[in-house]
Amino acid sequence: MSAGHTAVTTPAATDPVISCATPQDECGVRDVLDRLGDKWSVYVVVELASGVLRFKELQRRIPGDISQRMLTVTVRRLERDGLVKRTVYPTIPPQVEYELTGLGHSLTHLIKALADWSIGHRPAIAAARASYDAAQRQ
Amino acid sequence: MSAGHTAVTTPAATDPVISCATPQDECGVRDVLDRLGDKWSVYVVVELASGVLRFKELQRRIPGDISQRMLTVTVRRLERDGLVKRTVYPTIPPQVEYELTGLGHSLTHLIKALADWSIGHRPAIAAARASYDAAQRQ
DNA sequence: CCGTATCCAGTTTGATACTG
DNA sequence: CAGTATCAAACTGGATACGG
Repeated sequence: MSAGHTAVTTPAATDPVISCATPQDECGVRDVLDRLGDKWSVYVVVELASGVLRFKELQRRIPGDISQRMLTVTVRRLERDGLVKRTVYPTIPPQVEYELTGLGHSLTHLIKALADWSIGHRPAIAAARASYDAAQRQ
Repeated sequence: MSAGHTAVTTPAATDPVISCATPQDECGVRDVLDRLGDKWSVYVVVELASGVLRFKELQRRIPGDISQRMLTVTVRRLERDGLVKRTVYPTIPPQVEYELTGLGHSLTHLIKALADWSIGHRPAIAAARASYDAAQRQ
């Protein structure tokens, strides 16, 4: 790419990126983005990518002190979307295990790609912000 | 991949997905996710992926009736992050063009991957939700 | 241990009106 | 045309307390 976007008003065609039946359709992209965009889901998926974890252990591993409530809410949403499997052992005290489903595992590749991009371009983004903020102040 | 995640209790090691210097560090992943997680940014990037667009035209193309205010806010954030370039022509009436920067273009690959995953697994997610919701009601 | 219920604070988004 | 300003509504996340 980086080829010809010299044209100005032409909608031309570099690549469609997302092509839906109807342009007004969201193609369900929002469904995924919602789960990627909330504060904790990505971390839960990341931690579960390496294996099965119990609630408390999951909570301990997630960076940034997730509250009990938010961990519950987050894993429930992921479970509802079929990304996480929740297994309850009716013991005393109760024991609940969380693991990624096949669907969940297939998402880890994308998250890794996102993380790589993010880490790789972090300096560029930081520089852009600094420059933008500096320009705003004068 | 899709190889062995048959092990159950072992935190073992499938793959680290995101490995930072310190586990408490976010590695800047949130920086990207913030831009991917808000309601409109992805659509702006998607529309700009195919070429340069003026404000009004961008607004028309984005699905879901984005308000003038939200388009301004979104596009400004993307500009600040160095993903979008904004060019003002001091004409009357004013004319402002938006286009992706190189950084912005490099993100479209990831967004495309996300969109593909999303579209491909939409039925699975819908099924999981239906099943989860049904189970909740009884 | 693994939650749920309540309530509150902060952020994000949207409606509307106005301007160079 | 391309914004800005203002205000209200909605949503999200967090603190706390309690329960099986």
